[in-house]
Amino acid sequence: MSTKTHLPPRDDAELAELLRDRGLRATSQRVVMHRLLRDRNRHVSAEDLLSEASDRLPGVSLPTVYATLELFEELGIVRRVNGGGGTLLWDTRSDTHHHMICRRCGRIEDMETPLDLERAHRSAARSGFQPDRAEVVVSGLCRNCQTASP
Amino acid sequence: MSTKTHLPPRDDAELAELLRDRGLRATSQRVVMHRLLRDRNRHVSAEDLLSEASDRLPGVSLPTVYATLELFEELGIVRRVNGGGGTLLWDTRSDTHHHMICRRCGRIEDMETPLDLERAHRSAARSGFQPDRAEVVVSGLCRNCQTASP
DNA sequence: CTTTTTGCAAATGATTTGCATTAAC
DNA sequence: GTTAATGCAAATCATTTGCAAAAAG
Repeated sequence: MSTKTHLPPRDDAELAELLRDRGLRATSQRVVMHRLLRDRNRHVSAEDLLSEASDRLPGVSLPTVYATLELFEELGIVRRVNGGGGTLLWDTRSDTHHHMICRRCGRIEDMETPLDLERAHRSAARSGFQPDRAEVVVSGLCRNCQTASP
Repeated sequence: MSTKTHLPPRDDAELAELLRDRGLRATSQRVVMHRLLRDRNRHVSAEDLLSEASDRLPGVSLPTVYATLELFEELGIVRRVNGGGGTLLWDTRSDTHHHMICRRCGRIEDMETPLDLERAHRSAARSGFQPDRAEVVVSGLCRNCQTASP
């Protein structure tokens, strides 16, 4: 019985099932990284995830981390996020939410407030684009950087 | 007499003035790139700008293009934009507007519809962030990529 | 057993840096 | 003449690729 939901897997078993449905394997690397990402509701870089995963998987490699994150993106487990200056980050939240980016230190924070972006969706559709999701990015200065020199 | 406006310079003379106000020099590279960016209301990569500038400035170098774009950002002439997969693009529009990014080909298009993001601003401010601007990014498939395989 | 996935090492691509030379002023 | 800005070559950083060896099913 294969759950045809598009929700992210909740545990190892659901992950394994999701993978097998696609003819993919539930390797220890994938299971461990999945656990780490589930536990940690934040933005992660590939390097971050590597160092965390290294504790439990001595010898994991960066290429594997990249491949896994890309796979997890397809599975709806993580989402690619543009960190400030062209850096690549991964967001473990799959629900729509918004971001605040500090123009000084590059820090990214989540914004919880729900916003009505119906109009943005409709406008995109009207111009021939097929909208998938719409998110707001607020740029400015985070609390820390407000006190420091501009 | 130094115009203390924060609006982008309209011509060579205003650019030169703005630069001199800061003790910087109006080099031919800066003037030419400024003209190119003014004429071209679009998103440009450093490479793009290099090849365009090369016509009029044989021998311009990529490091100079990068340095100039960064300087122009500080002067409010261009704005850093995250191109899809961690690429760095520059937007010559200084007015607030929104973007549609194709998740397949990475193409970025402008969205002209004005949107009310007052709520996003207030929400950011409430959490201690000092908001500067808020923009919407709509992800999905551009017209071209809708016909191709997902 | 068969095929996927991994780790390693090396390749790539974009952006940055150091430094002697050139051009603004 | 001074000092800022440039071009060049080389360095750096994040991400990707090729391929033989290891692991999953």
